[in-house]
Amino acid sequence: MGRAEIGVAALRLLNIDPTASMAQLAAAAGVSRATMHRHFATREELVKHLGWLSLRSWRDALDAARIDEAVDSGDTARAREALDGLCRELVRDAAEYGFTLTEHSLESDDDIVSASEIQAKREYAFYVAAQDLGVIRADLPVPWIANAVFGLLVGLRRCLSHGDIAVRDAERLLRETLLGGIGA
Amino acid sequence: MGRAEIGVAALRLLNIDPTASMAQLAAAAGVSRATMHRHFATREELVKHLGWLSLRSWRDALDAARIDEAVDSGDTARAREALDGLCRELVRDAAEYGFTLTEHSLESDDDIVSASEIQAKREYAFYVAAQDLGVIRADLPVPWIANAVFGLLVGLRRCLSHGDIAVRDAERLLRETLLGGIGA
DNA sequence: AGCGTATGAGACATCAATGTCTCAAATGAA
DNA sequence: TTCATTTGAGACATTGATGTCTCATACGCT
Repeated sequence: MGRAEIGVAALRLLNIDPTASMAQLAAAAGVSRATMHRHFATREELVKHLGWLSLRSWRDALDAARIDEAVDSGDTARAREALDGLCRELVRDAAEYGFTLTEHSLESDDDIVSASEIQAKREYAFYVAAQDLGVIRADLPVPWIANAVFGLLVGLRRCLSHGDIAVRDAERLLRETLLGGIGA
Repeated sequence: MGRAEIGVAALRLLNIDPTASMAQLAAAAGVSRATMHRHFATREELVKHLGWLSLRSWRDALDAARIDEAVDSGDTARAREALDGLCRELVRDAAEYGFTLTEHSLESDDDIVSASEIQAKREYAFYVAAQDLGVIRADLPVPWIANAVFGLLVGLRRCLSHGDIAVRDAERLLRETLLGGIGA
């Protein structure tokens, strides 16, 4: 049981119960409180660590979707593909790091916040390009687009945890709703 | 300073800082801790009270949008109007009771949860009717529709609190994105 | 003024979680 | 086996918020 595995185990429980105590998280990881504190001196440190993992996973999603290449190429079809890929990757990301989406303490951490703002700008750049290429509406503020995606991920996560939809449908629902809305 | 006003003042601060302590909430209400506790014996009671207010406000939104009449009428135009009205009312609701959207403790309160499930069914019924009337896509699971709306409200709230969009644009952004998506 | 109620200030006890520490046992490599 | 490292169990102190209580004061009403 290394630091990494303990972190993952804690993450799993936090996804279910975001208020779990260190004792509960230690138990979930199959480790004593003492060992837990040896790896993560404070709960804050643990949550922050997971926040960084989440940021990295988000970055990986942007990478996997090849949004930068899509921006550079200036090709509509590639932008469309990238947007599809982004939906796929973000669904995976949200499923894995769901609790970070609504964890208030992360939003009051300057390091995390500034890092996530930097990354958001990268995503913004993609949306701007997608607007220019006619893939997404140009009359919507880019921050709203990003937050709409974010919000839909939150909704998706709720559906999944309530058993309202199947995991395999998640990506399609996000993609179709995001792109085309729910209007008939 | 009655119970109601203190509750509203507390709500305002909680919308900004969901982790505010009773002392901070009392200060925000311009009242001593003692008085605070006279009106709300525990923090849990306060939060629960706000949860009920939020439920009531949500119900008012459903009322104001006349979704039941739209269901009964079986009229497409009315359903469309109701959906528009729902967007308008929910934006107002989310702005006022925003913090309840992501407050974890409310989700583990059986009374609140069961009451909100009942109300959700009412909203579901409207979405089903709207699907039948061809106002919204019939191939999307209704719970997903409801959670997509919910999620977009969360995103909207973030935009507003970050100053990314203007309040007056909120309703339009929600309505257009919800109905037509972000696709060009 | 006189009375009843509500309030503020602050002391106080409680509580749950947190973080620290120690020691004995387990583990694992040489 | 031997030695070094890691772990678990549990005691312990700390902390921050919570909730209770008292009493003097302020306010509103008659």
